[in-house]
Amino acid sequence: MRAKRVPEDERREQILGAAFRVAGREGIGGLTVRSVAAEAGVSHALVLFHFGRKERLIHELLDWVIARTTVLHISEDIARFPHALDRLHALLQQEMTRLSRQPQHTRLFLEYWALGARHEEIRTRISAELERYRAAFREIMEELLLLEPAALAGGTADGLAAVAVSWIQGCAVQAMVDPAHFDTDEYLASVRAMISRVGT
Amino acid sequence: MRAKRVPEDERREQILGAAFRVAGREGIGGLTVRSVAAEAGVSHALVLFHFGRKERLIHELLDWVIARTTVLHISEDIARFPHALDRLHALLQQEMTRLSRQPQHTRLFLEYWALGARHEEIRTRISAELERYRAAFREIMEELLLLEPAALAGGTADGLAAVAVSWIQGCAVQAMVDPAHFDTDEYLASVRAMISRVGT
DNA sequence: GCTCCTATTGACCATTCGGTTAAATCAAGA
DNA sequence: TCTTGATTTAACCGAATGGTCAATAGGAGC
Repeated sequence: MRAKRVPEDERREQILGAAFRVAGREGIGGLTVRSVAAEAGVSHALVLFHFGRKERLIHELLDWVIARTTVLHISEDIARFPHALDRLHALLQQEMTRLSRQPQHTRLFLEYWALGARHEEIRTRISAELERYRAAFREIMEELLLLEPAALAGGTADGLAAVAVSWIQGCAVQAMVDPAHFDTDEYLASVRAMISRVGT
Repeated sequence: MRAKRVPEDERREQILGAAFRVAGREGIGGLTVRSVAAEAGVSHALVLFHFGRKERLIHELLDWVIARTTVLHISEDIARFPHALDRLHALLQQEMTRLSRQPQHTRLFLEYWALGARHEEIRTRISAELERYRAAFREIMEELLLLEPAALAGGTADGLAAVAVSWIQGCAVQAMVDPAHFDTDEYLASVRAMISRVGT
């Protein structure tokens, strides 16, 4: 059976969606041009026609995942809190629940992270996304440092932002490996306990 | 040329060492029975003779890496500190510098971590190692909670231990992706700033 | 020196993969 | 309706992979 003729954008979207499902199921390492084509219901030659090489498909899949992940959007509900500490609390909770609800995104991202060690293009994308992530926290941390310089003596906005990112990453990664024995609420409570005395 | 006859233990060790170098260079995904054999200077049939299947080689490599990584050894220098907070400080610093000095171990471990999402045997090993890691911190955190229950109100030993693991993992992982723009000392200073007022 | 056991190897096999190409098909415009 | 150009496919190719197997070599015990 022959696939209907379809506009280029639509077909690329269809193939990338199929690639996402295959990568979630088999991992990036187990992703093949043929499996993606089968998942999309087209011939494997068509995938190569639209993406040229498998490598480019994998790169575009990373962009696709990043674009589709509403990552770190500071909602109005959060922005409304006048105190930076409250915004930090809310942001941490939001991100942790988001990551725990999208385990497939997290796993896929972790795989790209590992791949980045050997592929510069992927590392660049990951690095940019990481920086975007840190920037959102840095803003809050700067305000926190301004409000209570004594409470965080020795810390810097960059360093504190990186620590906040570690909290979220660590939660997602530890929850991924043994979701049964990892209590996200308990984790979040402990994070809050550590920063609760700031600004009080 | 034919490889000399060698005791089984020695040969397995030689092959696992070669597998470690190949995995560090090409990644676990790029590890093939033939490349490991070439690195070890033996025929690829011999690798399969000693390990049966590629999958078993990869599993044994994980054990090998875990065994060879002197992970989280609380030295006497650290144990000598009477105050739990000082031990925590010292342990964090030790682990961060260790991980930053062994980036290949970290990268390989991260790859296994991602693999664990789809392979239960690997996930089990990783989970056990993670638990071992948490346990060392839990001990300190319990003491800290006992000393200053008000300072960490809301936190639990398990949760705080998981947070400490996140600090270390987050540092290693963020440093891996852009070692140039990540300042480990600044990060450690910020972590210390957050817990500095505990017990004072 | 001879035998026996096993570590070791080269040759081989079926499968899968990424990629190429020529042919077929379809839709739109003249 | 006919032409044209892009899309889609089947068939094919060479390379690499995991795994098997019969043959071989080499050392330990006799």
